[in-house]
Amino acid sequence: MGRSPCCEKAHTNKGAWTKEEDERLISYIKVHGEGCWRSLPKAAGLLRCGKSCRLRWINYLRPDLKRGNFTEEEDELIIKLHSLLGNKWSIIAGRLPGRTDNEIKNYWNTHIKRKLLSRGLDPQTHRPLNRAALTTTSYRPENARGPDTVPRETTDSIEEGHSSGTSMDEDQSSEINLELSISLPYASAKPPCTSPKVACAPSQAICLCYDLGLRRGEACSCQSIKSSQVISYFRPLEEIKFGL
DNA sequence: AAACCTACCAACCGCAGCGTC
DNA sequence: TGACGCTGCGGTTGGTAGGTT
Repeated sequence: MGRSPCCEKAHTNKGAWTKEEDERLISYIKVHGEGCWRSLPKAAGLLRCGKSCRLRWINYLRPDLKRGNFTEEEDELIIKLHSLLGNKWSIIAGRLPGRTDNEIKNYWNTHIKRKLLSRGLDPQTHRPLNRAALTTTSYRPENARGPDTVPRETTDSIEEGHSSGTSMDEDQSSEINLELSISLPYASAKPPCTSPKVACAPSQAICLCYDLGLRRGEACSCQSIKSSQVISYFRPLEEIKFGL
């Protein structure tokens, strides 16, 4: 069947953004806010596709971006979150204010992978290298797409990979704080968002279950923390999966 | 100084999820 | 209910800065 292209490629620029393009995009978003990426380029007078504008804004132009080197604390947090979530860069980025998924992904591939290898840990499984080699066929910490992964809707889901207790080291799972919560990456600066995704609304609590496989409408019993804009996820994943 | 290599990161691409009609 | 459009995500690529020979 095929999808229509996201934009008219014949009349769009590609490659590095110029200063002028950046300024146009910034000034447009300052006035009109984020969203409607499809129509934004035309409205802003940019010869770019909406996707490109969105990426540029999110990864580079957003005013709340931290930039600069990652701290040791950020490193460790990324490692722990990756051990739990796999290549869910957007969720991981949600726990690191001022950092983008792209930035974290790049940082992972260029620094943290090596860091884990130097510790004798497999960057994918977070297990000791020799043990990881023995069990790579059965253990999949990240359920991300890829040639060696499975579709999201299969039973080989994140629950089995991260919290069943049958495939993860007991010592590792006990060491990791499963009281996951997601903070809003830029709640203060962002105008009210009309997206239906719960994670988008600054005034609403966020349930991590959403991105762990449960979709809207599926009941979860995560509890909100008063005076906070997060819901801590603390139920064993099996309970959620099987509605226990 | 030049050639080559490596690491980094911005940007692109394709696909999936979700909402709307 | 399914087609379609939009958005977001994750994998990958390509340009380039910095280091090494």
